[in-house]
Amino acid sequence: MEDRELPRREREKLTQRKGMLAAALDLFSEKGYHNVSMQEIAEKAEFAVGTLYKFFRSKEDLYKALLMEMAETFDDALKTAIEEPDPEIEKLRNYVKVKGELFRSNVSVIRLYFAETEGASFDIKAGLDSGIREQYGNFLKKLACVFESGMKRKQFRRIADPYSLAVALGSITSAFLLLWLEDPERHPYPEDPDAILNILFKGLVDQ
Amino acid sequence: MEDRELPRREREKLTQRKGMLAAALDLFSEKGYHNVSMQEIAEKAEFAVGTLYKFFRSKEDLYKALLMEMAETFDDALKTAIEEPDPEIEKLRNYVKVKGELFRSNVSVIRLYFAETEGASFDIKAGLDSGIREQYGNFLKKLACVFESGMKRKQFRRIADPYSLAVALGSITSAFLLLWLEDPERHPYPEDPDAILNILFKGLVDQ
Amino acid sequence: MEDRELPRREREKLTQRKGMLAAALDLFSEKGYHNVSMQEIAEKAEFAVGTLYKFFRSKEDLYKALLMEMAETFDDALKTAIEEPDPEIEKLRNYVKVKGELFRSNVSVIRLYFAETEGASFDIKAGLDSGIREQYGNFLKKLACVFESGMKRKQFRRIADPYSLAVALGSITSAFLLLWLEDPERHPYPEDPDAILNILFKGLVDQ
Amino acid sequence: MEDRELPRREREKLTQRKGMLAAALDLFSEKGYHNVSMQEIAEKAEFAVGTLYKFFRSKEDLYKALLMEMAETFDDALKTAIEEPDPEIEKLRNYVKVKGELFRSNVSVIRLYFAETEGASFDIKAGLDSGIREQYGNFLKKLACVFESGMKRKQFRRIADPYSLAVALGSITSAFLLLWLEDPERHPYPEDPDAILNILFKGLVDQ
DNA sequence: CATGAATGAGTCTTCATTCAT
DNA sequence: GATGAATGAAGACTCATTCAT
Repeated sequence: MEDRELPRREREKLTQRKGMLAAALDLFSEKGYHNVSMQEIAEKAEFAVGTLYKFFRSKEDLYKALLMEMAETFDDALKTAIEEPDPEIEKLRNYVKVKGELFRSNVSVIRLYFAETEGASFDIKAGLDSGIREQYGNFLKKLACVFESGMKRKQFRRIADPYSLAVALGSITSAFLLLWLEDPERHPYPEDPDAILNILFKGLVDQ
Repeated sequence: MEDRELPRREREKLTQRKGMLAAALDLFSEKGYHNVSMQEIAEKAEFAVGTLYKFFRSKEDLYKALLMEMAETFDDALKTAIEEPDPEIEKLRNYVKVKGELFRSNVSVIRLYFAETEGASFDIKAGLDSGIREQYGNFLKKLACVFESGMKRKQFRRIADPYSLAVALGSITSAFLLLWLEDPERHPYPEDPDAILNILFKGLVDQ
Repeated sequence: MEDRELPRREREKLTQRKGMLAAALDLFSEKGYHNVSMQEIAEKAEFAVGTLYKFFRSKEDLYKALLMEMAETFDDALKTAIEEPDPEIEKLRNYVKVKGELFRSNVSVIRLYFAETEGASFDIKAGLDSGIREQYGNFLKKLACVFESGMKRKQFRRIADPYSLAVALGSITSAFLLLWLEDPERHPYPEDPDAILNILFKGLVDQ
Repeated sequence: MEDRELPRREREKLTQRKGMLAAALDLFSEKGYHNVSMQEIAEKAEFAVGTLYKFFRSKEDLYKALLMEMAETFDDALKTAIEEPDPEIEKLRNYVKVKGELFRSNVSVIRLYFAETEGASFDIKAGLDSGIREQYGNFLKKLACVFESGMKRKQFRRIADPYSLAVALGSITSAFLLLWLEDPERHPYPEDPDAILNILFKGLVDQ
């Protein structure tokens, strides 16, 4: 992205770093932080261990960098998704769609991201991921604003407070995607966002 | 529970086993699987390491047993919750309430349970927890039945397929409880189940 | 020495510990702290590495223990040497003799002891050996007292202050022993203490 | 000194080499051989690691070169000290004085020098320093000659064999300087050489 | 020729597991 | 049957050395 105008050496460095992070991601998401050795990562990335340590001070450091990088990507994509299309209802549809695409094209990343945002990664000393938690919290606030403005503009009924709705939408989409992850055949993620959104849109009980 | 009619020796064994699992739970949930040693567990449980190995073939075995035990407890409680009170709507209310109580009184267990059901526990080689996933899948089916029967009995409108609703309810409650876990002050889990259920009950958009 | 009345297990432990220290001493004094691996020490002592770590928290810890043990032995022997026989002149003779014997029967220890008292072992963070330095300082004071009392009792002329004489005697004996260590054939340590003591006893220059 | 008539390139090389040795000396004497990396030395000397390896085949090589250089300097100074002023007694006084100055102005070098001459440097495989030992041995012989000639010229009484006296003088001066090094306040090195020499000059015991 | 990025062997240390008492 | 001392494989990390640029 921003590698355009950098000196050659710098660009190479970035490429190497990416290769390392990619290798680490594959291994971590498959086997878990503690079941992957630096040796292994180095081999997969086709570098020597020493080189890994030139880029990351420690295994934990590498892990954190990986998480941060991913969080950034996801956060960016999802934030953009709820900023662009105009009527609030479209923003939500876009969110559901983009999140689905994000999962589909980053399958290997998901488990890690999840372990940090929804589930509980207690392997790394708690607090390391506070940045990610915070980031997710901020995103939820943004999502809540969409509900809020939709309510103000009389697009939505005020069936619950906006933040709760944001939490709900976030968790429902994640739940469906997790199901899909487990068994894509039996639990396909709906093409039509409304298949999910209707759960919120239409009230269950007659009014 | 089922220790009643067993010979004394057997009953003692069960008590010891429980002590070990309790010690392990405390440590695992606090520090994570890989940051706890068998030595530590043995000490906390006031047994010798060797004795631990008389009860559990390996550390992983102990971990799995712990998870199973917990899953059992949770599963039992939640299944009971949606079986007892009669109108479907009451079952759901009961589910939300019982799940909340379960969390409140088992805070230390939660992270572990979560890591296995909703989040991604990639610490133990994937597949070990397939039992738990299956169990949770079964529970979701039971929960879906509640929605289904409610629809059949015209208590609920058919705004989505019952299984999806089960997934949604499960994930929303978990999301709120996770929030509560993180910061009980800022994110209290509602006393009134309807505060959560309304998200499903009332449709967002006017009809 | 003090292992007499201890429970069998304790006595065994002490024996093991001694074996480890002996192995470590041999290796350290031959190859130096940094050129010896814990693996090596374990092998020489015929234990597993893990067992080594049951006795010593770290490599540094093992090294310090070794040094302390040796210092104690040396210090005890030398202190005793200058306490016992009565006329001061005899104390000095005894010191020279005992120090010689100490060296002869602890050849492998000497280099380490020296590295800490006279030479400079700056591999381990300075300060670790402050205990040893202090101990040697105390010994010098005791030795100075011998000179002092000899002077008071008119056995010695006051050719220099007692502490300086203690320093001188200490360094001269060490120098001769070091020479002997290097090449026992060419530089034998004199049987007769006076061969060394005369350097101090008789003034070089006519008075 | 001898760089005068060399081609420019050669002179430059010598300067660079000196810079490297100086950097290495600072680091080695502060932190010890094994706690200093080639990287560090290169940085301090403001060269690339590769360049270091153009000058010294290995880290050990660099260390040995450093030691040799230092030994040379010391040896030269001390040899000169006992050659110049005429009466033997003056030579000895000069030796004590020059050695003191040498220490004062080379504090950082001393530990290294000591570790090799009097103490025991067992960091580098024994034998590497045989050159230095030999050099020191030669110096002792020269110093012994001073005593010998002094005796022949009836300046000194023959209270011990000259070589022993040389050893004694060498070790005593070193011992005092080591004391001074440890705590300059409490153990000042005497301005007047005779304060030390008297220990040898005047016999302790009446004759 | 100088550079310094890359290498990977080697180190300390931990901890699951076994087995003699 | 319980114990816990002993084991040693495995992992994170360092650093001397090389070599392509």
